[in-house]
Amino acid sequence: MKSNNPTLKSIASKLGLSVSTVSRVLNGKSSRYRISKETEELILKATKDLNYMPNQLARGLRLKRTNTIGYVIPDISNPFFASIAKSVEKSARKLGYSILLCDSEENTEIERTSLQLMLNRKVDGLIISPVGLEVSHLKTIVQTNIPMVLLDRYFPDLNIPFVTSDNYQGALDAVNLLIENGHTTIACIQGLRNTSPNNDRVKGYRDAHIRHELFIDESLIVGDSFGEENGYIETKLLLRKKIIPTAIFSVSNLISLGAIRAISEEGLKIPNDISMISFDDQPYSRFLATPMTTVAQQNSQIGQIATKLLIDQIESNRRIEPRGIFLPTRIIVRDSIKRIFKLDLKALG
Amino acid sequence: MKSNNPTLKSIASKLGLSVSTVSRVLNGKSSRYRISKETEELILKATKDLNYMPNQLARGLRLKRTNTIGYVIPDISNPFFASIAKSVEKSARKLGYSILLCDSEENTEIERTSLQLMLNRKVDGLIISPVGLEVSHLKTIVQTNIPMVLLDRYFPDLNIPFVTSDNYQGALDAVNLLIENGHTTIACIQGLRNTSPNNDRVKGYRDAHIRHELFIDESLIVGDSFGEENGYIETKLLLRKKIIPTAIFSVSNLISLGAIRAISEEGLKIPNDISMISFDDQPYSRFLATPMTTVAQQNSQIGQIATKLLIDQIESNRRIEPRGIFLPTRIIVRDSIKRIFKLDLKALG
DNA sequence: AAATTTAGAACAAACGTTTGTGCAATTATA
DNA sequence: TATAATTGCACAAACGTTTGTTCTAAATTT
Repeated sequence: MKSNNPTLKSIASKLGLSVSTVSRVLNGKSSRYRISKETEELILKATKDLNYMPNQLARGLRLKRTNTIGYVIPDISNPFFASIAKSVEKSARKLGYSILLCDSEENTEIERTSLQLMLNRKVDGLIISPVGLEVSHLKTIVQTNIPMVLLDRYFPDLNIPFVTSDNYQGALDAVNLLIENGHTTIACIQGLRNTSPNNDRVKGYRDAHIRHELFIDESLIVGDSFGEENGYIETKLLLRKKIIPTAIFSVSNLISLGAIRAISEEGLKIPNDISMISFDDQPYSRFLATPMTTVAQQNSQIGQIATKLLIDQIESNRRIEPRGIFLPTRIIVRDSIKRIFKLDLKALG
Repeated sequence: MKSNNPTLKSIASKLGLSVSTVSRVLNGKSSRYRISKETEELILKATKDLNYMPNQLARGLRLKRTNTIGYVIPDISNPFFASIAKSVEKSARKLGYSILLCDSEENTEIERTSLQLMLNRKVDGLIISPVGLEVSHLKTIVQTNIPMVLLDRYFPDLNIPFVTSDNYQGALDAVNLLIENGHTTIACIQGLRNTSPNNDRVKGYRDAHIRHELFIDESLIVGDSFGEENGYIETKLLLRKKIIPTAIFSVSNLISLGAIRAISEEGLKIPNDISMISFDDQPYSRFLATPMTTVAQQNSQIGQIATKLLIDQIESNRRIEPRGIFLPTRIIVRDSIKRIFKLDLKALG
């Protein structure tokens, strides 16, 4: 099955030289080891002719360096992660690294085994967008001293560098916008609980209320996943409540899609019947039935920074100080928020 | 930097045994090589305690098998490819393989070097969604005898198994639907020319016309990329023509997004002013300003079948007959096609 | 002419596995 | 009791690199 590629040995014997000489020439160490110009050219020509390509397995084994980085992601089909994956792969490639990819399916157990797999394959470093609920397996990996950076989701009490959006500020801005447009009973559909993006966004939601001295109705903070189904179900329930919220703050793009589905099923219109603002801008956001006001993240930048941070760590061979990097978000105003008058609690009371 | 993991050697010397014995026990060959129950248990316990994990680099070097498959994709941020990537990764993982991912950015040169990289890393097989314009580098890879399968895009004259949608039939159905609704001047916005999905779809477009004895206006077949920008530009131009088409057949989801952008910029409405049908169904398709009628592909199945085909090839160690697999598409009717009366050529003539 | 330096390359170990074969001690067979 | 078979494991090569060290012959110096 396998073709027998040329190896250093085969080339060396063909030329009547030793393996080490060939290796040295190919690694540009001819002068340092006093290989004559003639043999150098001989070797260069032969390797070119035979199209020699070094076996990276053997190389990695010897060098303890594979030029490969492991990337664990909770859902590659989520366009948010897909676009980040794109920039991670691209920056890594530019710097001479390949990507070993695993999709953890938002499942800590898969994440754990995937990471183990990657360590066995001797990746030089890890970029992880962790599921974010469990941290013990990450702690043991930290102890191996392998360079790593967390992406999107982080653990405040864990000494690992991370890069993520300023989710707190983004959520604060979003909910402020809602409030400034007169909304006071605002639902928040959460993603996976106890993950950092979710926590930070919900905290932003709460603090926006506090700043405006608005009552926080805990029953309006619902949901437990970043997926579409969660958005659908929770919206269905929200629309059945005695007091229907006038606006929804949706914590992810997929949640929003589910919410839109529920809203249109109930025969309601955005923003006339209910307003909405959603985390994650997407190419299609502006073309939705009612163009969605969103809080956009800098997806490509997140991926690039994380990758460069990691590779810097790998190549400098030093542990960088494990600070987090928060990238600002940006609100893109479209048509999904209705300006309403304040005839709410006070007016009704 | 690196922690010194336990190796077969370190374990063997700790136990006063030889490396080979430890290796055989761990590979379940104790009985075959007459290792006593006691030493077996001794070794098993030690490896458990030390959390021994075999170095896959060394293993791969020795075994000439890495349990890794290379996956080259033109654009991981395109949701079509992202969803396929998800299913490829998942099926591969289930069968014990990891994915080495490269994004070729629709660039043959990057594709070429990425493939070379993967060969050097000794992947066991390749799944390629080729850019599709150049084939020479693929031919040389075929000669190495490494198992491979093409995905989405294929080369009719190349002896490589592939799996793709029945793009011809899908396009035929799509354009037929347009024609049945009374449209006779239908534009086709193409993707990357001379790639198989594009060719097959355009051929479907043509044949639908031929079957209905409709004139094919070559000036209505425009475009040259699967991206959003192409959709935007070509639609802008189409809407400036003397005779504006009554419908657009868009060959990809991104093209459609661009087309929608242009149409709305011109102040036109779908489907009242212009009808549309688009290849690729997306979660958001139903929520667009006017829910889009699409031809859906079986993304997940495409990925699964390709992966299983490849791994079967790898593990059976035989070349499978290089047949192509075409998966049927399905039209999802929504609201983007207007039924119009036949007051076209004949009526005007 | 003898001793020393230098040029040019080979040798060999190591990275961590897997696996064919060899070898001593024990047990079974004749 | 001598021989044969079996048990239980060790030895060593191989996979394809990289790299510290050594070796030989020629050139230079004394």
